Formats: sequence, C-alpha cells, structure tokens
Amino acid sequence: MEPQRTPVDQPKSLQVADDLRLQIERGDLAPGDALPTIADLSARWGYSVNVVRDAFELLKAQGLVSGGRGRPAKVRVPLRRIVRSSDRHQEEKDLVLLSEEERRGPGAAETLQLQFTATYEEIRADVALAEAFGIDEGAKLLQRIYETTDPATRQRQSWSVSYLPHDLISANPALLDSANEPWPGGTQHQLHTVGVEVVRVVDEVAATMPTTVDLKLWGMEKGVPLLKVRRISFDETGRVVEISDADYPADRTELRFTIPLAKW
Amino acid sequence: MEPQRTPVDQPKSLQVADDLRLQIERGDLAPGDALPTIADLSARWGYSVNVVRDAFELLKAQGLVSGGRGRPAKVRVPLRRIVRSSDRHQEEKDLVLLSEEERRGPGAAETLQLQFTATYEEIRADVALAEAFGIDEGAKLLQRIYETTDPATRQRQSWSVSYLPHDLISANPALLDSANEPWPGGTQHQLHTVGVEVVRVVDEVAATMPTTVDLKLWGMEKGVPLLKVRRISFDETGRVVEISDADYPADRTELRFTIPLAKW
DNA sequence: GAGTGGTCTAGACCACTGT
DNA sequence: CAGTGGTCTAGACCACTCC
Repeated sequence: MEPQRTPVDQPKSLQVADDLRLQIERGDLAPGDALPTIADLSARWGYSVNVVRDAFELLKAQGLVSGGRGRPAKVRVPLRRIVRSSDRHQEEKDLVLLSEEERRGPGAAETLQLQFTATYEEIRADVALAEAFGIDEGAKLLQRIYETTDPATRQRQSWSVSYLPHDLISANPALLDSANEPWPGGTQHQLHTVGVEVVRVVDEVAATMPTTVDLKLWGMEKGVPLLKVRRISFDETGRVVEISDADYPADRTELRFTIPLAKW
Repeated sequence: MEPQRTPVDQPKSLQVADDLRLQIERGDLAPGDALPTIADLSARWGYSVNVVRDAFELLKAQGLVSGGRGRPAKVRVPLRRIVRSSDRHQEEKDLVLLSEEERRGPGAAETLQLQFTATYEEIRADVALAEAFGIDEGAKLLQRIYETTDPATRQRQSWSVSYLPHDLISANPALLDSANEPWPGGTQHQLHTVGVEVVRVVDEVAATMPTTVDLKLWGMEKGVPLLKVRRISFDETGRVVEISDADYPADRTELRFTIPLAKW
C-alpha cells in the first residue's frame, strides 16, 4: 500500500472556515447565532488559536460572519434592503424608497425617512468629463453632491456626484441654489424648466470592495461590496445632459430596473 | 505641555496597508507594478513580518493587490469588462457581448467568443418559486442552467438558472430540448412560439462576496464581488412567465441598463 | 473580573517562482 | 539555487462586553 495522501491538503484555516460555512449554509447556525469561541474551536481541532482567527477573518471577508471585540462572533443577519428603483428616475426625490410590498408589509410602521444633504459647486470639466459630455475641456459644470443617511442608524445610505453643463441650466438661476433641494420631481423636472427633456437614461452598474476609508465613512462591515452606478442622461437630440456617479452599500441596497420590452 | 497623543492610534497593519493604498491611489504604484517585498517593508517600518503580511491580505481583500506564492505582490490590473446590456434581453444570444465602442476599438481583433453550455431539467416548484410565479407548489417547471466560459482564459464568465412554468411551454416540444440551445432570439422568441409575449422585465441587482467554493469555481481572486441579478419576466396580463438568477464576477462584468423615460 | 476577539512578535517551515 | 509570499505555532498583551 502506498501511504495515503492527505485527501485535499487544504490549509487548516480553510478547513475550519469551510466547516463553519457549511454549518451556516445548512442552517445549523442561524443568522444571529453565536459561533463557537476561538479557544473552543482551537481546542476541538487541535490547531493554534491563530489558525481559527484566520478562519474567522475569512468568514468576515465573505460577509458570513460579523462581530468581534468583546462580543462573540455571530452569523451575520441580513439587513433590510432599500430598493432603488429605476421607475422613479429622480434620486433626489427618493426620500422614501421602499418597494410597494415592503411599504404595505409588516414593519412599515416606521416609515423609513432618510436624511438628505446636497452640496453645489461650480467646477471646470476635466478631460474625462469633457469627453463624456462631448464638450470642451474646461467648460463650466454644476457639480452636485448628494448624500442620504438613515437617521435611526446614522448610517449613510447613498452618496452621489452629478454633473450638469452649466450653460444648459443657467437660464433658471434657481437651479444653481442648493437651498432649493430636494427639488420636486428631481433632475428631470429641473431640466424641464430650462427646456431640456430627458428621454433616455443609461445606468452602468459595477461592484467593488470598499477601502478602509470607505468602511469608516459608511459604517460598513468587512465583506460587504459597494455598488457603483454611473448614470448618463440623454435628451431628444442624443446629447448628454447629466452624468452621475452613485455609490450604495450592497448590504442595504437593492437596485431594481424595470424595462419595457420591444415587441418581437 | 501634555504628552502628545498618538494622532490616530491605528493598528500597525492598517498603517502599512493605508500607506500602500495611498501610493496606489496616487499612482506612485501603477497597475502591474510590484510592491516592495514583505521583508523590505518589515525592515523599513520596524514591524514584524506578520504585520506586513496582514497588510497585504487586507489590500487583497480590497481588490487592490494581486499575486503571491513565489511571485512578488503586484498592484492589480483591471480586467476587460464584458458589457451585459439590457438592450438585448436574450442572454442565450449573448455570445458576443462587447459594447459597440469596444468592438470597434483597438484589440477587437480577437472577437471574444464565449463558450456556452445549457442544461435542462424538469423540476417541481418549491415554496419560494411557487410564490414568485403565483402558481401551486409542486407545479412542474423547466429549469435551465446556462454557463458561459471564456475559452482563452478558461474562466467562467456567467452562470444562471432560469425557470419556466412547464404548462406554458409544453405546446412546443422543441423548447424542452437543450440540444436546441442557443435558441435564436432567446427566451423572448421561445415564449413567442407558444403564444406568450414578454412585455416587461424587472431586474433586481445585488452584490455579495464569493465563498471559498465560488472562488475556485470562477477562478476569481480575493477581493472581487459577485454581481447577482434576478430577472423576472412578465407577459401582457402581468403574469410571471420566467424567473432567472444570474451571477457575474464583478471584475469581468459590467451591467448596463437602458431605460426610455416617460415624458414629464 | 472573566471571557471574548483583535493585534503583535519571533521564529519556523513550506510552496512556488525565477535564474 | 535564492528569494518571494503563504501557513503555522506559542505565547504575550490589549480592547471591549457583559455580568
């Protein structure tokens, strides 16, 4: 007989992590349940405590476990997700963002109200923006930064920058004043007041991991991606009239796009 | 004078990681550049090598650094992203998925061809699916699993399950045979052959971190989220005619939704 | 205060890459 | 082969939570 090879030869920390992950996926460990302690697992497996700690860290990076520092590690319990729907193409108006079902369902008592801030600034188009708009570099743009926060948890729910060509909107000075936010009807309405009609919107969706800075800024836990949406708005002539970049934490956000289909 | 408090009191591993991150963000370290070696950084900071290793691990989890095992760690170089566009609501047809610009741009010589597999199976609706479709639990469904792979890198590019109520489509036996994939015109066309017209599609987009299993399955690196899309298709009567769940690796995928806007 | 996880050290050994 | 990062140990100390 040949000596039996170790079946998989996985690192010890992976063995421990996978065992716990399977317990979580099977439901043996339910959301909110405390994991066995590090010392416990260390003794049970006969591995160094650091091995178990590495396993915990891996599970946190995978978004399966939360906790720490004095508290036992727990199976992460999913947060309620706010639905960002393309039906209302007016992010500024999105102070109540729950879907119909959720608004009518249980727990709708505390009608989730998000705190809202807007900051305006006039800037000059850099190369990237100039190209995206199809305008000259250095052209004046109105930059607007929006941020929504859940007052209950004091956690940021969204952050976005949007750019509007200045000459598009200078006809209506009210548009240049952030004190008018939130504008009823959103950007669509704002542009309408200066004779621009948005007829098409393209959303590009990506996801990345937050940096250490982001984690603090958003009050996120490790293992939660950031959803990144670049929205480009076009008017009837195909001209780009607004570009916005928005970030949403993936554990509190669901993006919903409703698309009417062309008939076959 | 009071003794000066340490300005931030960050963990050493965070100090090192943040310093490297800033160098990357500033461009001092460009994509593809090798980071200083662990031993090097350890000596320079006067910290234990394990501290620097923790820093590297953090940067990998943030998707900023790739590498390891014999090779020096390097600043991650962004992959080319395949655009999944809502314009073509026929994932089965999406064998060429590059955007217009990319198809015409440089590097379009090797017209990216994805390998495609489909697996059909008849199943019974569980509680969740029954509710989602608004049909009885235990009703027959056609389950189709699609997978696309980039033959060049042998990496999986997408994976999806879709469900169709069996009684909807049994009128056309060809629909039950996976040998007919990829069906020209996709699900829309397939349903059309049995008199069903899809008029509305709702895409729900979320993002999570891949588990250890996913990492191997997709050949992904740490620090890359998975994009998850649930697509629900409705016919003229508002009935749900198809549900599909698709996963895409966020480093190789961009989702694009084009939405025609209602006039103000 | 007892118990939790988080950080860190010093040092060992290994797997892999390049030459 | 030398040099890289990956895994692991044994043990120390700390920050925090809960009783």
